[in-house]
Amino acid sequence: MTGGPWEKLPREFYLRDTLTVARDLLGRWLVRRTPEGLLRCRITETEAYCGPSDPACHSSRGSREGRTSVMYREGGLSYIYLIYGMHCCFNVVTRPAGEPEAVLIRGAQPLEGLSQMARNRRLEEPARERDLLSGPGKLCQALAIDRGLYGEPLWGDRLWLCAGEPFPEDAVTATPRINIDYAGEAAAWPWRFVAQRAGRPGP
DNA sequence: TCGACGATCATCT
DNA sequence: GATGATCGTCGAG
Repeated sequence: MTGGPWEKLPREFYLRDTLTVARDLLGRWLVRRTPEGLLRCRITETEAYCGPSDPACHSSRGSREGRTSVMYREGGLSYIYLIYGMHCCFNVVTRPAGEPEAVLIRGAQPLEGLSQMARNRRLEEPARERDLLSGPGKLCQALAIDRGLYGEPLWGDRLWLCAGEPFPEDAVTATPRINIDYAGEAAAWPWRFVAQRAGRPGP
């Protein structure tokens, strides 16, 4: 093993408790290989979706077939779905097979391939770095992630995660998840994890 | 800077 | 037939 930031995260990484994985994904590199070049970013925001007992989780309403089927498989695969008819969201499946849980990747800091990301976003003018991957839909569009990558193993060579640069514990904040008001009291559970932006130290 | 709103379609009732 | 793990735009303050 190299132990460097480029080392791909092993499958075992994803089999752990979903809240632990969501927290541990912060700072990791998400890498996408496209015909035009390599796109790389550092994850800064995630949300945990913890299975049938979590009213906000798709698997609390979905089934082993159809859209949510990949969530029932062993962790380490991609779960990608279309939302509001126009945006994709990228999730990492967690836990052993039969436990349908996942982590939504909500935001990241761009590191490599910024001009291609901006082209993928169809931005007329260069975006500020902080706006390029700030949101699950924007992140998917910038990294050219769509449902063609549904069920993709995340240690492969089209879309993968590697060790990257994890954030220290005190740089992470837990807050309620976004836009799940329909989920009742679960909307208040602090299952969203946000890392303080690199280069933006606190007071 | 912030809140409201419309776009648009796969999935589920 | 209803709705959503979103985004960009627009108008008000």
